[in-house]
Amino acid sequence: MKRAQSETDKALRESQIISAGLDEFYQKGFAAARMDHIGKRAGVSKGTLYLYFPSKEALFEAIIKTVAVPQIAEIERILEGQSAVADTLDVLMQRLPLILRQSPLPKLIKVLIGDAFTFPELVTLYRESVIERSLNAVAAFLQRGVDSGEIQADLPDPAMSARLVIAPVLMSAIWTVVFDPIDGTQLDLEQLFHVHHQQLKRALGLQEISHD
Amino acid sequence: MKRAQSETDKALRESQIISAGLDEFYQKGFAAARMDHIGKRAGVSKGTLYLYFPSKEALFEAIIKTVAVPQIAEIERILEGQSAVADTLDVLMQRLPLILRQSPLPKLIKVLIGDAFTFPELVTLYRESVIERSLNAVAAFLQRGVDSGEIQADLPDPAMSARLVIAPVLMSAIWTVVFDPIDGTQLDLEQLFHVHHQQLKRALGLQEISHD
Amino acid sequence: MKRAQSETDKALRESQIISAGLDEFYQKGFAAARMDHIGKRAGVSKGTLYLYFPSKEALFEAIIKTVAVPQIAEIERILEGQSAVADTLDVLMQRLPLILRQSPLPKLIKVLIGDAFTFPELVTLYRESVIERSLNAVAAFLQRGVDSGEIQADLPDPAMSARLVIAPVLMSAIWTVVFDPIDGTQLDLEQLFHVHHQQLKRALGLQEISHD
Amino acid sequence: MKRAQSETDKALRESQIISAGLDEFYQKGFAAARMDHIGKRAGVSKGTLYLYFPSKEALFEAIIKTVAVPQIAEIERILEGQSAVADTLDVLMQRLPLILRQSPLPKLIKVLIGDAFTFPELVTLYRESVIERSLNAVAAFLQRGVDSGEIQADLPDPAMSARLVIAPVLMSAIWTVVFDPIDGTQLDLEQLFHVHHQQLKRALGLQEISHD
DNA sequence: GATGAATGAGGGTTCATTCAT
DNA sequence: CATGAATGAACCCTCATTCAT
Repeated sequence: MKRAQSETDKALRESQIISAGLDEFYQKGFAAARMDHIGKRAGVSKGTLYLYFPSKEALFEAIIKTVAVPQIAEIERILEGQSAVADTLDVLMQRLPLILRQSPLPKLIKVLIGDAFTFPELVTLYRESVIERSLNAVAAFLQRGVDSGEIQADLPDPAMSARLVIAPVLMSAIWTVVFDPIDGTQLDLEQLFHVHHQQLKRALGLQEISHD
Repeated sequence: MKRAQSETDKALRESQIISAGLDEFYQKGFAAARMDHIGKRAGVSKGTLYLYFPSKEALFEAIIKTVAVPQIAEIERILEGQSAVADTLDVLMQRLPLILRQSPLPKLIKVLIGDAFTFPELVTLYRESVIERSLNAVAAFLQRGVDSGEIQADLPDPAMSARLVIAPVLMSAIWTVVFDPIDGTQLDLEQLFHVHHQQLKRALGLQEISHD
Repeated sequence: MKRAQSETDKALRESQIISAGLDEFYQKGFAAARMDHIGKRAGVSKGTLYLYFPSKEALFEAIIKTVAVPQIAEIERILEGQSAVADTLDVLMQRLPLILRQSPLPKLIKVLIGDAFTFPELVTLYRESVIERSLNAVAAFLQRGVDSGEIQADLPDPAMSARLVIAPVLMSAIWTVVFDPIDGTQLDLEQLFHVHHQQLKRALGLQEISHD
Repeated sequence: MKRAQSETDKALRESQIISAGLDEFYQKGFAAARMDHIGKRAGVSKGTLYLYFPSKEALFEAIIKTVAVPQIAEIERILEGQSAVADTLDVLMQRLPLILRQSPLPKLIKVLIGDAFTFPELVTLYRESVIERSLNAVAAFLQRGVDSGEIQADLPDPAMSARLVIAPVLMSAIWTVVFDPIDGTQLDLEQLFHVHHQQLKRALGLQEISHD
């Protein structure tokens, strides 16, 4: 492999390793993942990995931290906009299939579930920085709809309702990274979130407000 | 350990080993699980495990098969009853928290997700014998409601709607076996399914039919 | 290898490993010594070593501690007897060649010198429990000769004189475990200690006391 | 690091590396010594070492050969002078503490003992070019004293007597490079060789000849 | 000439599996 | 039947050596 001399080169190499590591951990789990396989996936030798990360564990942690934290921003941005609630929900439900397919988060979820008890502090980190933030953003969004009158249904517990909004996302994530690859199927995410959207609108009693 | 002479003794011993194995695999994942730990949990020696299962892999498979298949019966029974759809949904939503807490299925899900690619045929088995059966049962139940007029909403895709009914179950399962044990929290399942129930009724346009 | 079931069997196996380990560490030094070689020397597999010692380092420490401490007793016994000083010196000088040839201490000294800075606390232990004890015993013996008048030379510093009595022992030890094995020579220990004896008697002004 | 262009620059760089190597080998032994540490001690990079020495082993050999051979000259010079034997012994015993402290030989001895069997030919070289030469010089010196009548004691085996003269030197060497650095003590070499001197004079029956 | 990133053989340690007791 | 001592394949990690820059 060419040598990474500059800082940019090194950062690139590091991100290649992280990406290769995520794939290997996703396929095998932490314990069964092999450092030389990660090297092969990243196009470097086993020894090179140790120039970038001091141990398998450190690489694992770096992966979780690198991948998890930045990914949630888009969803927050959508939800925290000030458009009409119905429009925001439109956008969210339309974007989720793509986000689920393109983001590394579903793979990360699979990895974290599998090795949860080996890295509990990473689970906590993930919960706080990804899940709770998402749930809070959804709950706040729902509250905004209630306050503005756009949501007419009685929502006694917006935090729980937020969980119910999110539940199909978790299910889809697991489905796409666990069941689909194994059985060669492909869950129709567009259809799923279309139906979810319809049912949500009824469940929330969502009033479409005319845009003019 | 005393010797298991009779067939019943042996069956008992076997189920102890399976239970111990599930706990160990749940805590560690397949690769990091240790046979001597499983032995210790089951109160037998490492060697004894091999009198009952020819290998770690065989034990793992036996666990999945033993635990997965029988567990789904109750839900099917509830859904396939002929009571009013609203009543059946009442029962289901009321029973789910208990089922989630008492059944070994949530642990099993965690294990299967973690080691999915090591045992793809088990994932397929689980999908077919647990998940698809549940989804089919729910879809059939929803269809019954549509057919009887109890469900008034337009349900263009009952299979997808079934997924949305089930999604909070998967989420709860993962929550209770992954996040709660690690963070010492406890998701309020009763409240979650209460809200889910409320929102479902609105989403489905469920008509309560008087029982007389 | 046959299995060591009883405690005696295990103690025997352990001492075989210690002996094999001493040989390997003596030949290679700590860092270059290989666990599988130690196993081969002891007639067991590499894995078996770890049933008896948790690590290479622990084995090394066990060897030093097991071998070093008990070995010094005979010399102390000779020196602390109450025979005439001249007679005691006779016995000591006569016995030293045999002790040097039969005891594992010379090998141990070689090992400790080579890996001194890797295991400084073992060097301290060895110094205190072997070397200082020997020096003290010799110094006390010399003082006894001075007090009784058998030693007529002026001994201003018995501790230093003790070092000079011992110096040929250290030299011989190193010679027999380093130079002789490599060059196929054999230092004539009897002759060396005979000459040492003669010179010591003159240096100390030793008076032979008639035994009757 | 600046480039070494001239031959003198290169010789200087080489001797820095040798000095750094001796320190590292002395601290760690051959196997545990690390090339990058040697580089750091010498103020050059790992790669530069290979511009001067083709391998770790070659560096080790160069160190032994460079350091060992020239160091013995002073002792030979003292012993081969034609002064009175007593005076020569005075000078020798007075100089030895300083020589032991300043020369790199004690460190070298420690290194050679530790890795003796990895480099047997170096041990042989060292024995022949340092130890035997010293012993021969001392033996010849003693013979001169016997022949001139200055040594009045019966010395049946001057070669063995030479070993006894040298033994405290070896002991001191090991003491100063092994025990003293570890335990923070400092052997009083002046006192040791003062006592050695006194005892030797008695043991040899040395006649002081007036200088006039 | 000098550097240090990259390589990969080597060795300590673990643990599933075997089998003598 | 049950045990746990013994085995050795497998894998993480180190570091001497190479060579692109």
